[in-house]
Amino acid sequence: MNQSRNGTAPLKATDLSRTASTSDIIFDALRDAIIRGEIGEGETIRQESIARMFNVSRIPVREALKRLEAQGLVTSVRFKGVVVSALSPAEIREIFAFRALLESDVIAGAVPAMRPQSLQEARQYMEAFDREEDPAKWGELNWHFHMALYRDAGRPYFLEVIRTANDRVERYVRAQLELTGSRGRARTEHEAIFNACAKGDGEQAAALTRAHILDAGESLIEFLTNDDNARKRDE
Amino acid sequence: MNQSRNGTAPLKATDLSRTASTSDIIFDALRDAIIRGEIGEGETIRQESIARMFNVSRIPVREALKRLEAQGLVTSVRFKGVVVSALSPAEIREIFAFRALLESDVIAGAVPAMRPQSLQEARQYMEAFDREEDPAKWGELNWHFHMALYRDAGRPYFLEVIRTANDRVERYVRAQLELTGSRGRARTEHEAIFNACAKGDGEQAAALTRAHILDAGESLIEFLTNDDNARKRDE
DNA sequence: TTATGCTTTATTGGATCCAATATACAATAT
DNA sequence: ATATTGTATATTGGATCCAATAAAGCATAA
Repeated sequence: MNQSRNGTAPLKATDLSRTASTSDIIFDALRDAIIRGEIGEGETIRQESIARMFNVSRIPVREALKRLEAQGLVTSVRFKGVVVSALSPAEIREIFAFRALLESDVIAGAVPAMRPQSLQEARQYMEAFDREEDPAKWGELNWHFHMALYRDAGRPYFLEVIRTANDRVERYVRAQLELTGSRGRARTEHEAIFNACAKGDGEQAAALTRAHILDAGESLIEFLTNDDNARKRDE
Repeated sequence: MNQSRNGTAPLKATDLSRTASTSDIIFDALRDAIIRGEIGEGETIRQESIARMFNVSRIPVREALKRLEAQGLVTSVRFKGVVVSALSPAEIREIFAFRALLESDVIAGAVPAMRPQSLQEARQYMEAFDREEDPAKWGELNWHFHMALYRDAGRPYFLEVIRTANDRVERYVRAQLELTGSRGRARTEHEAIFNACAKGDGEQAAALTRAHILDAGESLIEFLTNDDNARKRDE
């Protein structure tokens, strides 16, 4: 009864082929730990210690590390190990310029196609971001807000690339959000972007998104190059 | 005497730490085979067969495959294997739009900083592309030409992303270049882009680059959706 | 013939073991 | 004291082996 005669694979009750492998789980966990800043930049990741944490051998750990390396989150030196990549101010500035270019283009393409449901979702994330008191959750809510506005552009490749770019800088943004009053500005800028989308003005939404990202980047760099903050972060 | 006292690591005669691992070699080889079209889209890659080709175990092969998957060149299904990713016309169109956006922006930033040496190099690749008779080499020469013009933008992250985007579509471009007269147009468009750079007109270079890429994308899609060509490619 | 269940085979995912390398440390010489 | 050499230890890279799964073949029944 599970047979299908239209060429697609039969769907078994337990479809193992789309469950996550051990290497997938470890990849996700490490990626998360890195972008949340739980593993600091420059810190080296030992295969054995990760393997012990998950009660597995080093094999799936190594595969996960290779994937992280392919995405640029860690850099590996043969026979020595992998360390969480650190970004120079110049590299951070470049990534924000990158995001500004891509995300403004995407939102301009999304607005004409935007479904009410996406707009509604964006509003909910925006409000949740405003209300949330736990700084650890701001990063994710912020991300969901933007993605809800980008989704209807129908450009999965753009979104994938934006995500990996975001992954590289997210831990810095988190630190900044937690230690400065920058959430206030994000709030008002989000509202402006949202309103432009609701109005159907794609050009304005693009301009606001571009400014939103570039501003965040510049203030982040200022924040990071201030020695006081560096000290504060270490505590 | 190899000791250094300035904090950098000592450089041994045989610096193993920056030699390529087996997994690196296999990664490069597979990536090359995929973007050259030697492994066709939809084709599944068997760990064991690759391992035999290199006289190694399956371990480094698996690591290489995970990296290819992270870059989107293959997709893997648990317990079944990895297959070379196929792109739909919509995905191809999206990637060309992506490249057009990024590359035009990069070249606009590169022109004001362009060194004569880079310009000279670009000219050499352009002329080599014109003269070259072996279609298998066109893709690489074309790539080097563009990269010479982008280099001085000083945006390594942009270039890295452009490269992975290019990797995904290169085999289609190759097929098109080999089977159609599209090299002629590429030639004249290259010349126009080069002249704009030599003049120092970044805006024009950007506009030409954008048109160059979008045109190539559209004509590629037309080429691919023509059944005759699909048959021709299979021969 | 066609569908259903069982068995065999090919293939992947993971564990364990071994080799190669780097690092830390002690011993020695200058 | 400082540099140098040798040794022990920790860590990575890879090979081999085993378990889990999917696909193919085969037998049997409707």
